[in-house]
Amino acid sequence: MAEKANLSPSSEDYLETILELSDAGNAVRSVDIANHLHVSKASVNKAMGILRDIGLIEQAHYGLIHLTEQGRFRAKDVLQRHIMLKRFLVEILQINDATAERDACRMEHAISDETRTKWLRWLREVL
Amino acid sequence: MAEKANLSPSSEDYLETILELSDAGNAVRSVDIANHLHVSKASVNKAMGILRDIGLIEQAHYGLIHLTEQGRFRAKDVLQRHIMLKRFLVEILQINDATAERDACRMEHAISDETRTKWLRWLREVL
DNA sequence: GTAGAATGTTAACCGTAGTTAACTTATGAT
DNA sequence: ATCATAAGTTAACTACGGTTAACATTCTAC
Repeated sequence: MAEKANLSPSSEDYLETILELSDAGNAVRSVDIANHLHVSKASVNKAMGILRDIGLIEQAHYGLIHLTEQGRFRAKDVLQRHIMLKRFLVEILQINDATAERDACRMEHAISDETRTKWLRWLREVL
Repeated sequence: MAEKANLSPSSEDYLETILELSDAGNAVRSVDIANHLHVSKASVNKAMGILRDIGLIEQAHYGLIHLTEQGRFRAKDVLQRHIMLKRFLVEILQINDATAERDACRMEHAISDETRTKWLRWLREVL
């Protein structure tokens, strides 16, 4: 039973990045992820090993990176939290874009499912 | 020039715990911190070494732990974020106490000064 | 088709933050 | 005062997540 394994903040960041790059229509290469997250290719390589082991991505040796169905689901989850938090910061608290982006990036790893759900509902009411 | 050195989430947790235990009127022992944070005494010992090195606590060999003025300031900063976030979660989003506590514990390390300030101001307006 | 550039992989390393186990020091009850 | 227990320290280890450097593979331009 594929339980929702806990991902580290780092793994969540990688997943989210892969989704963003995929959605932009590009095939996803390690080097793109490295540039996006400002880490080395070697770090990406290690992280992809982890995501591959838990079945969230597929990548042939020297090949491109693809989210599995599971992986896409988890990535969307992270991205949705990010977008929600940034909207809150920018539209409710009126934080400037760059700071909101930075804070959302860090907060997105910290909130529970319950909090995300209720926060989303609340935002829909007040905006 | 004592700049506001960046603290790791872990260090912030230790500082916050020391403040909470001090404020409860107790002299702070390593073992109390260990129990509060559910970590080993050895972990506390290492962490205290770090906080001592950057001048946020004082502790004689085998002695009790005291916040320095700097340390108390930083600890209050963390605790204030925690309290604010928990109030938001409980009173605005109506998250249950236990979940709110857990989430606040993680979010408190993620928000910038600007966000904290504006969030606090916003809370004062709406509550 | 091949050479050079770009990309991917691997190995060895670092710092952080935790652990357990063995030890030292302090405390408190008799 | 002493001795058992509680508390603090230290050492050796683990896992994670990053790094650089060297190497392997793939791509691309000619």
